Amino acid sequence: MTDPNESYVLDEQVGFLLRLAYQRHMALFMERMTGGLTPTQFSTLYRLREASEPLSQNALGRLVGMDAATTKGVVSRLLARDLIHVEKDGEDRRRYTLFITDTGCRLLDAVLPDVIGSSEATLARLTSTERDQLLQLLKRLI
Amino acid sequence: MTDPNESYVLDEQVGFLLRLAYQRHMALFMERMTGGLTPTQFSTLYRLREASEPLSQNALGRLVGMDAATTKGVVSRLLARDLIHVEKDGEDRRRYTLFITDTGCRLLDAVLPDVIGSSEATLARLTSTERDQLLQLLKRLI
DNA sequence: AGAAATTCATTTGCATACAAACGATATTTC
DNA sequence: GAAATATCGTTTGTATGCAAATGAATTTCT
Repeated sequence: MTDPNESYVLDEQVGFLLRLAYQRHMALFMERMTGGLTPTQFSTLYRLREASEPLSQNALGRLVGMDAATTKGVVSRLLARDLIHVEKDGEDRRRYTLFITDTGCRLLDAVLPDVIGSSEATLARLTSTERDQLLQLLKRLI
Repeated sequence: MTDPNESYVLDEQVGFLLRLAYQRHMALFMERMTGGLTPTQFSTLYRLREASEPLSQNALGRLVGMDAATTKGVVSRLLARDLIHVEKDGEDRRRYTLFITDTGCRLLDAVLPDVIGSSEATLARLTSTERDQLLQLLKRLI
């Protein structure tokens, strides 16, 4: 017999736990970040640098898992700090092509230790095996 | 020798994966939710009902992992829909005590299947053992 | 070629989420 | 009992994040 009062336990729900886990990671990230980048801004800038081909704004957003509206705001803030610049696409007149600037590259290099530290801090309570397990499970989830 | 170009792989970072996993869960949640509640609103209302003692606004927020500013907005929206109501605390004149209404209770019961379905959908790709593993790992992370 | 559908970037509106500051009230400390 | 400290709820500002709509441009279909 299952106790009906305990059939749904909030603290056992994936969604609830995912929200709290990401929340904690964000706090650890922002604690360590010396370059004034949010997790999303960092991911976006990093993805732009590692891209093998030129990217439009929306294409970059998709690679980071953002919709167009969100991407617009993130790109605007990166532009305002001169971490990226845009060029008009000659072929498609709707499209901007995004490039990382030297400033952006140097900032990425400078904050990489912060970011790596925040990942380690987030996983600090897990053993090496458990960390791998968690990452694999999360990848399967997405 | 580690390839310096691959020393930091975005798609292997906890934070990045947590963000995408929660994003996917939210989408599945909102797809199924028939009662117009967000994940945060549902958690807040559910926590209020399961609470063993009267809760102030900030106390409820803490139980759901929200700061005071965020809690304010969530509580306002629940109040506007008459899902909760407030009473002034006699002892502490700064404090409101929150209570779930009958409407709120009925809504919780009505949407519980939606919410359970969204958790199952999120975990659908994992075996039963893997689901337990993931939940345990996430709890250790928080 | 022309119509239909898609994509690009943008805008608006709403809902978390945190930081920082605020006045009002309680509590603690001395 | 007065001062310092903490807590309660609130407000403002900033940053994701999604839905839905828009106009401009491109692609697809027939």
